[in-house]
Amino acid sequence: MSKARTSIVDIARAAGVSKSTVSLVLQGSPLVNEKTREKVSALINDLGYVYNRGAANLRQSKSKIIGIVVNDLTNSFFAELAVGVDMVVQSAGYVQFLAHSGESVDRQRQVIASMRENGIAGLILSPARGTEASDVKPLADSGIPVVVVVRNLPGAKVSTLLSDNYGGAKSAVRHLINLGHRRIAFMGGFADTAVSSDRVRGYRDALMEAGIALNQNFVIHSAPSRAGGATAAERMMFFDERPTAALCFNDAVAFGVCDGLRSNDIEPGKGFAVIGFDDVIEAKTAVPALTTVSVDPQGMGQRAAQLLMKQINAGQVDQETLVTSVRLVVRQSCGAPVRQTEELA
Amino acid sequence: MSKARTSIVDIARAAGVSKSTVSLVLQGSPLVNEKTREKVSALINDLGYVYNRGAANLRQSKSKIIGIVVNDLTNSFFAELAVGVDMVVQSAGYVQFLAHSGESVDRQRQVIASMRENGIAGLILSPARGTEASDVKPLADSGIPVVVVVRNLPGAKVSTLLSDNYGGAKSAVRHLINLGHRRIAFMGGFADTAVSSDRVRGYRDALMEAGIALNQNFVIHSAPSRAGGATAAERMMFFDERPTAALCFNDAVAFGVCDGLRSNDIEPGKGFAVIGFDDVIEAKTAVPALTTVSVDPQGMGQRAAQLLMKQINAGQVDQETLVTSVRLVVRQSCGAPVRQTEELA
DNA sequence: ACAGTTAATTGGAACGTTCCAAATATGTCA
DNA sequence: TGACATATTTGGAACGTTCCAATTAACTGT
Repeated sequence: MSKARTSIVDIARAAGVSKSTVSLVLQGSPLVNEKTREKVSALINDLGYVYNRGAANLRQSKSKIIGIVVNDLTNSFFAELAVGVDMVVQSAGYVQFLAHSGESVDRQRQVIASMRENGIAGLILSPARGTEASDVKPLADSGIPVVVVVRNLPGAKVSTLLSDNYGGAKSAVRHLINLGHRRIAFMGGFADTAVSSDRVRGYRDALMEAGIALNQNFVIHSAPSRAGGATAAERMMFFDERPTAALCFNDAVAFGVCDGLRSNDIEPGKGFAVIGFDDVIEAKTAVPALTTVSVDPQGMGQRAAQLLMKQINAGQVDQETLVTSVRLVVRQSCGAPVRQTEELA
Repeated sequence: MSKARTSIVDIARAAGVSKSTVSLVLQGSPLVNEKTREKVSALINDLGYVYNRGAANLRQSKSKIIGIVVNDLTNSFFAELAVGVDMVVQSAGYVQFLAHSGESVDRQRQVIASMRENGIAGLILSPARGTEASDVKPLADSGIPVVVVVRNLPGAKVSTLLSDNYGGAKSAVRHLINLGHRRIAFMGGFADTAVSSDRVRGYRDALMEAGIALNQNFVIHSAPSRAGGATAAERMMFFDERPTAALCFNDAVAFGVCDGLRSNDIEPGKGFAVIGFDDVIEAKTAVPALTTVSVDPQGMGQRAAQLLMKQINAGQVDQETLVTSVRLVVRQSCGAPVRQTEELA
């Protein structure tokens, strides 16, 4: 019942055919006679045979595993991204091999190495902070397609899928300006990431466009988490001239900012307008519902996976950079009167 | 640079030794001479050799992969569980192969099959609703250890790690009773899961213990999500005699209930006491901070992984059932005056 | 210099597949 | 019936490792 794995030749022996025939059956080849197929299939079931994909890969050296490593599984943005990837990967007959680096480059190196050893056909990577182009170079060099998502990796010869951070931030700030706000803050996120600097740039340009002078203090960095948002909001309370609205680095920060406002008896959406970034699932159901720049992580995962699949099938690693468009979803937290949606290029 | 994978024999040829020696080097055997080791190691780097674990497994038929499949990655409880598992799995030199079933038994069957084909050394499973014992039987039969977590799987010959749902619910309700509440509801969750029925049982017994008659209407089932919580709260609003407090199926539901209360101008923690279950990260930072039964998903993941590792190393599949203890974390949402913690067995 | 150890190294035979060329069976036509 | 085409089936040689038994090299002490 346990012990020795039953193999293709065990089946062959039992069915009185050759192992080649069994192999043919396994692959659903049309070459094999209907009767033999039935007999073999029955035996496969009865003997509890399980296909050894490792052995198969050994011979044909192309596996059906795609790897995905994310920097923070705990953040539901990435969890959803992974789910999106999983959808297309599964339906293409591949299986997903998900790992998380916990924002550590070392760990990331480890898991990538391990994935390589296990023969992945391609990799989707949301890099940990501080990842170097050299971390993915060996992959790309040995012809394994890599798609980098969410954060970019300058210098790496790989495809990249980013969201339109600049445009999204810009349109969010424009919206706030249209609503009459003049003192607008940017809250949360670390200054040293490309994602953050792109969003801040969009924020600045929107202000400039409207002829509003930039107040340097209004860019308040913090950890990109709910807790970070709360502390950022607390810090803002000490300003002589407080902002009346904020664009937040992401939704987690935005929720934290709401928490911080409430602790100071300010109701988000009434006394202060809050806009997030990402549109995680909770954004819709929170109270007040969060106005946010929708990135659709699941869709992004799907696109990334499609891009990867294309390259795997084409058998070549391209270096293509896609920017996915992004749209502002207006809900209650910005105090806008009506529910509307603004499309972006 | 790409094309043919360089193998152990390529290295051997280049170094002027036999493939056996290279293999020895790879395994860090003390049998090999220091000078040869160096030469070989250098070549391994230079030629960009990557170890083929598939081939190795083929020979020694014990892999270093452990599989984990969760029913909903999007729920941060499970994401954290996975992170916990990952921690111990990594440090044991194994790698994790995470998949999510999206609460579909079919998908779950697929991914489990796929993992089997890829030769996992063990499996951690948080089963999708409706999973049968027969779904894991073949695994267990072929000697692959399986640890079922979170939900139990009656009849399956596998180890199980559950949290003390009964005790946790009981102590939460006791707390509400001590606070003076008499009309207490149980909100959220589907009636047909063991987890739900255990919690409801704890809720009932606590009421009974206090001599409070059970009002059947006060058990309001709904989807175990934020949205589900909101609708449950809305439904409650139509009661003639409304509850003054609720134990919720999980934290997501609890947040939803808070949303629903607010839409009806009731402030959670003031006009109505809310207790959740799970203690997800957001529970601490939410406003009001959520009183909840802390399950520590990450710790649970770690314990599950340890249990699995033990079985893998022992080379036998036990059938052990562990119940992890659980503690009530009192925060603001139940309206308790002081911040305190109650330990449970 | 020789036997006796100990230290390093090494061929092959597995492991469970796939793939190819070749063999065999089956059918068709005149 | 013989010759050909077509439908099935089949041995073996890979694939990249590990493991074992066996070989060779390098030291001992006398």
